[in-house]
Amino acid sequence: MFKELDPLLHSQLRLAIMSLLISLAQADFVFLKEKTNSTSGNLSVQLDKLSEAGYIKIEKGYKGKKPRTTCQITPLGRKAFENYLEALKTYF
Amino acid sequence: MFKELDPLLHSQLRLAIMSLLISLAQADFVFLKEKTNSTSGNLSVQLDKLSEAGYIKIEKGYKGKKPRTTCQITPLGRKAFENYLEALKTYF
DNA sequence: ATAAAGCAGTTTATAATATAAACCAAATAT
DNA sequence: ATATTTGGTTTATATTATAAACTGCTTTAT
Repeated sequence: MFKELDPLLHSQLRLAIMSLLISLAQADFVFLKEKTNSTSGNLSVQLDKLSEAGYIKIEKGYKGKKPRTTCQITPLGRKAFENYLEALKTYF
Repeated sequence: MFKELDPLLHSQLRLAIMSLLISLAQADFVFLKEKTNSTSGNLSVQLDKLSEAGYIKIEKGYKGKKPRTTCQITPLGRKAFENYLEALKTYF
């Protein structure tokens, strides 16, 4: 009847992050923060969770002297996002 | 950019309940429990929340000698469900 | 040169949620 | 008569989301 909704994606902020990353070769922390209107703390935590799950890959480097965290969706993440959408459809 | 997802509907079980009620003049506790595969406790709590919010109307009566809890979606609930769907679309 | 303010985050604490476990009353079955 | 089932509710617990506080560096102002 109703398909399970992946709890990792069933979160407003994490879903927004994935939504951005799915259509954007990569995106950095500051950009994601702006686009999602989140606080740094919340964003940091949710990025870690997505990374733990292997849904995104996080790289830490520098842009000039400033730290820079870049994120990319992984194939697994892409699949999970598509599955989530399929599951959602069973509710509508 | 991304629309807010009504926290009351952004819950697997509550969404499933609403999904059923939206296309079903009314439905009782036992039926909802079966269809959503939930435990009574969880269902009871989530029905209360939807009722508190005015998204559904709960009526307690009897079917013969057995208690019977029937639920119906309200116009407000219907609107909220539609809004939730619209909001979701901004993520896909 | 030093202090104050900003930037880019992380860590920790708190509040809210979802879920499960335990419970209850009435009805039915043994 | 006493288990068991039915139809739930209440309470406890574990997970989550979110915010608040903090860190380490850099830039700007004094």
